[in-house]
Amino acid sequence: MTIGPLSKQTGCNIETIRYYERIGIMPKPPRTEGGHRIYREEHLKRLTFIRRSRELGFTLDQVRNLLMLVDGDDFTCDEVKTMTLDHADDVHRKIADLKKMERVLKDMVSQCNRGDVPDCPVIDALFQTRACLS
Amino acid sequence: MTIGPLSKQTGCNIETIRYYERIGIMPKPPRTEGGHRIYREEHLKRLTFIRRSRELGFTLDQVRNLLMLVDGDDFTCDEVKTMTLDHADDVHRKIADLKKMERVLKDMVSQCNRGDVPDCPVIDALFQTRACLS
DNA sequence: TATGGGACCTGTAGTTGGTACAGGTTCAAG
DNA sequence: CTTGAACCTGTACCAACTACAGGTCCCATA
Repeated sequence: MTIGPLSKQTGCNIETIRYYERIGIMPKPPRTEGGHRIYREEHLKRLTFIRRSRELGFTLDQVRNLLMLVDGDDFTCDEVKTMTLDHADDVHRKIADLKKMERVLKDMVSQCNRGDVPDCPVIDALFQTRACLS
Repeated sequence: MTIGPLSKQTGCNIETIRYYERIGIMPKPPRTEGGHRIYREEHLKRLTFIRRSRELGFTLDQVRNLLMLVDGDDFTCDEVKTMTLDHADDVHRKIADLKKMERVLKDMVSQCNRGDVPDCPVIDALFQTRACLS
């Protein structure tokens, strides 16, 4: 399988696959005489793993760690569980932050019922020093 | 006021203030003979506006637009309201995505009650092609 | 008035996670 | 044997900053 089909099967951009190789989270695959990359099932699996982890919001650094655990196959289920829980916490905090943001934005807008007067409560709110978030 | 005090009063990094000047969303301030930047109340206000908008998740491009509306002071309340509502929608979508993420992560972890066996349901889940998000 | 050191200056490079070319080569179908 | 799609490398770019290095300025204190 060349890079094109791999790209199609994983939904991962060709440039991105080459980027993953460059930064070392995908292995350098064998090549044809002419220099084209040839991938096999194992590459497909690994790239799927990476994409899936990224979809779930793991950073490439976290993915790297997960892959090290997998590669070493001396990982403990516990290590992986811990990483995942930590990450779940991050996501949870992010949700909370965004909810605050949303509330503030909606509040600002709800102050606004005038049509086209150049005296806008949203703008006023943005000029407030008081941090509503945090 | 020099850049240090401005930084302290806004909570905005000195390097960031200079960056904002470079990209043109903060105006070039007057200087002392020796070349130190001197800021006044108006700069403090503007920077506060920028930081507050950024805190609320507006991109610098959106901030630029908001500032254009403010500067021109021919903006209509409606334009600002629209921008803010659009942005609130973005935030809303982001929250939904993160919630899905969180659910998948928690589900993965809940499969995991073994101690240190190198056969981990989380890893298995990450190897699944099936996209649970999307 | 000299001086020490903290605050400031410019310019460049690095970060994350990719994307977007340009300009050239290879592969495979017809 | 030709043609054009797919591939190659290398570099530059995106947001939104941050982090130096290496030099200058300012002002409080002795």
